Amino acid sequence: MAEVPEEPTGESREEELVAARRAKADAMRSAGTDPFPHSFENVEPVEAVIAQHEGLNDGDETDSKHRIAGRLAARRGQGGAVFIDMFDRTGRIQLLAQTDHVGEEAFAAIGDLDLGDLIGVDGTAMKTKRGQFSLKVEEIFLLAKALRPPPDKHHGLKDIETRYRRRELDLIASEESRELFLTRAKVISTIRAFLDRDGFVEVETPVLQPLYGGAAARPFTTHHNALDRNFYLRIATELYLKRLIVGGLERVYELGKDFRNEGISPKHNPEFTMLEWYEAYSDYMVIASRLEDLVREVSRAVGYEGEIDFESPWRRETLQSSIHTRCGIDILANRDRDSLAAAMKEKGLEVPETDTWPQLVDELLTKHVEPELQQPTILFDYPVELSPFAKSHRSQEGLVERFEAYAAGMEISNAFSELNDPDEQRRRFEAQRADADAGDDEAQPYDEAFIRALEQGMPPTGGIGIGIDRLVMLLTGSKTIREVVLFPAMREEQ
RNA sequence: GGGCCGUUAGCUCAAUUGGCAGAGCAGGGGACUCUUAAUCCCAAGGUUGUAGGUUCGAUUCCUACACGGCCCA
Repeated sequence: MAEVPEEPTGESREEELVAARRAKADAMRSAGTDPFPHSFENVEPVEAVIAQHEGLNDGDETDSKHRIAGRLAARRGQGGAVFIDMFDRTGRIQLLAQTDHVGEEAFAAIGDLDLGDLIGVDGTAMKTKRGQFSLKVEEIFLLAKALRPPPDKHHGLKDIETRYRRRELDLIASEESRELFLTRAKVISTIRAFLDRDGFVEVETPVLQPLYGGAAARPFTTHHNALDRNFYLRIATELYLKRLIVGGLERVYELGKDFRNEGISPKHNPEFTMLEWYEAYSDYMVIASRLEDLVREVSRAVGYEGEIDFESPWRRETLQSSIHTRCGIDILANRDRDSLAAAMKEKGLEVPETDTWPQLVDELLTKHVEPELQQPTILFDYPVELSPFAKSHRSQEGLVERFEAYAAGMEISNAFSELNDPDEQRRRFEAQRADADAGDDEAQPYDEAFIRALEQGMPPTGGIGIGIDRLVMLLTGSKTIREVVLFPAMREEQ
């Protein structure tokens, strides 16, 4: 081959755009201006500036000076004038720069700004003849050069994959996305305020645990070099929090990440945010009403106006009746595997051959009940086989005092009267060990440290876990958890 | 894990019974002092996800793979 091929130009177009922007930054440096200055003090939120001038009439100009900062979103040149749209976290505002007012040199510099640049502005409040509130520019400062172009100014960023992988672009392009994550933050701060007000203590327990437990899930495993031992990333905070109840903290909560090494779906991210709280001298009924109060308060705080009714008392059913109503099958009258399987077949339902009795109950619940629970519903009283940490029911043999709360066809919460009898807890662990030996890889490992803590004496206690990502999904009408997690787990980008 | 759908310019999208891949926005040059998806003129921008196959010719048809989405397990 005589010809030497040109250099590959795979990203040439984008690199050209970057080069043009970098050249502008370099030109500024040559002229003695830093395209990445250190600070810009005394900035007002755009929302506040707009709010101060609601009474202006079309064409009014004022002497009211304001300093704002944000990202340059759009520009409309008009000869000796230019209109610029910029936005900060609180809102979007139009700037009007006129060559007569700022001078030719500054006007030319404004012309060199690119969409996406971070700018600071000093200007005066005005309303255009067409009635658009604006800031009349005195001076514009480049606060940071954007070397890469932003997403389309009108269509935004539509590609779902890019929105998740490069969330910063999504946040730049989409006010809805920014609002969603501000709502998420509001949910979390409201929860903290609610629990703090009711005398709960926020605590932090280990994320790296010698033994995992508190939920039916497979863990992530990691290794500590100095100790030369393996740790698990927690799948729940439950067992440590109950040890704090033993210790006398009486009301504790933890809000943080749990990790479950399982499939990814619209309802599952491998790391997710969980709230757990435990309160001494109470039981699952007390917990249920506090859950209703909390969710109602949170929905009000974020201004929820969707289809789900968080104001009324939640529907309450037993697990048994919820299945009986929808499938015509009484799980407690069919207390063994073969009997329940026969009842399901009689109703024409599919029966997975290898499923155990608890798995069949879970199948009925997941497939036939859960999707029906659109309005907030609490299902009470679960079979003991499904609930190794819940206290036996005070009046019903074979059941435990446990409830799960559902809304929009999704489990959002799981709560118990906590099992505090150490000998009973030991028997439950032994049953789990038998399940594990039989091949159940979600069975609870035997936790001697937890048993020993219970032997110290734990007061009667109610406790709960709430999936915060799912709660945010409900409150924002999001169909997938990836919409409410800033950086959802993805396969490696190729 | 299985099925279906998608992947084209920086962004948003077209197009082809298999025959030189097109727009808008953004970017470059120019005009314009009340625009707001501003407008107008000029020029430029592509390994059509990756690797193979069929074909005179593949972005289009076939196979595998990658990533994503939806549904099922």
